[in-house]
Amino acid sequence: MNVQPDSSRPPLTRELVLRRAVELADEGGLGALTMRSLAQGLGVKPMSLYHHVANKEEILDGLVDLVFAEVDLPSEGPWRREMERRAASLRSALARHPWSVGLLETRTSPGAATLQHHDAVLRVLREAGFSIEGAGHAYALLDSYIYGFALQEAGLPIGAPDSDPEAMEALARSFAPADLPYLAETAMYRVMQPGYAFGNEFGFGLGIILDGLEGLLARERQSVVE
Amino acid sequence: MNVQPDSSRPPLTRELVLRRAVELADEGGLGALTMRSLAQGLGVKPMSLYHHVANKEEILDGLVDLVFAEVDLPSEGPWRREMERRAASLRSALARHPWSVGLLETRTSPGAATLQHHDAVLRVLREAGFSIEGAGHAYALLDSYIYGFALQEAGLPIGAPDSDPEAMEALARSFAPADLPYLAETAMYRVMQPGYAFGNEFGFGLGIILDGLEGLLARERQSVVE
DNA sequence: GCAACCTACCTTACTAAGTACGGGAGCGGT
DNA sequence: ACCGCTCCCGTACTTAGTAAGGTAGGTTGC
Repeated sequence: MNVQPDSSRPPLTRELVLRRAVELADEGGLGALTMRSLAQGLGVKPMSLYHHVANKEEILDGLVDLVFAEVDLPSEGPWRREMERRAASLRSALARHPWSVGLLETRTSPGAATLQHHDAVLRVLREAGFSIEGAGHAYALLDSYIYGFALQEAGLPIGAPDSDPEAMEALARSFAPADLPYLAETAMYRVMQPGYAFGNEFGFGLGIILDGLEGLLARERQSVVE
Repeated sequence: MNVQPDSSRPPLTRELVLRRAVELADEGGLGALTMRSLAQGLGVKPMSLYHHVANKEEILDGLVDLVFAEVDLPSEGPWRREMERRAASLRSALARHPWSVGLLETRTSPGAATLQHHDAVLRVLREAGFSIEGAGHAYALLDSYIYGFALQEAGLPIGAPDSDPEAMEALARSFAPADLPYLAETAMYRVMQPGYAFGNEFGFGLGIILDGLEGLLARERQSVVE
């Protein structure tokens, strides 16, 4: 049989497969990523994929790692600034690939980029003076916030800014403002604000968290001195 | 045909269907929840379910709402204590039903219990003196943290406490401690701690966040006075 | 008292997806 | 010439969601 059905397609690699998988998921969500659609996107028949990946699970693991590979690693410099940079970069990667947030829940085997990312973050924290335990606390807090924020962003109606009409309408149907006055109040407030976008909330929470971590660091230094 | 094939099973209801669906998902994850397995669990044939729910999507929406229905609503009392109670309750509900965290990403149509929950939380914050905007900030921050924490917990190896041997081993294979010294350091530290469990990190982060929100509240009160 | 209808359930069957199994074509090395 | 390897394909099985169209027993209107 013909090995290269179209005009000399470059041979498949695991890399190529994963990259195309990311594109498909970006375009249509995880639901649009099937072995068949993926094969077609690569100009190949479904079963050919299995020579480059063991199964779909492995593809999903690979996708998560590709997302982490897109995130800027923190480097030298003041820890707070580096953590801000990393947080922004991670959040934007998760927002670019909203499907990845849900994947984090099920994927338990981190890839190389993921591990390296963790190491780089811990490094910055440790070199800033956090204890092992303090760095662990800080990291858990930061990542919880970033993941959770991305999860909420991903759960919003589609589209770039806030509030798409269809979801708004569906919500309004199930929603008697008199029974839910506080929710109605906030909804109203946000609709009124021309520039409101949930994404703008990110910086606020991050600031509070970093302030808190500065306090932790100061306390840890204190107790070393004593 | 026989309407009640076994010994007088009570007739199905939407409620019954959803409840059994939660049980199935708890036992085997979302993957174990299929229309067929659900039907079998109810002593019924698959297509019978469609007389009580429109499709599987609607079941998934219903599941999320059932989880929210399990969460304690905050009530009267000091806002900080109420927020602590709610956070703990929400986290434990999400931990009891780990599949629900991933669902949050895709479900965009909240149910009645979910809406009521949001309203109750906003109520506490508003009555504590937060501005509409401040309450929005506070809520986004708290929920991001709780969801993100739950997401990380759900992504851990299975089992109750930390570290299951299989995943540990798989990790160790892909893991050259010399290349990832800081990660190795933390991993080592945690393995050494007899009682370490990631879940214990929750209170730390929550404390920092609530401290920060107290600061915000104080500042908002300040600016009202001026 | 009976036809029309409704409710709760079932049978069958179609479609889409993951993937096991077993080729087969080209190529390098002996 | 033969072996074995890499990359790819065809066929087919299995599991899922669900469309289409029953059927039995109760309820309702006349």
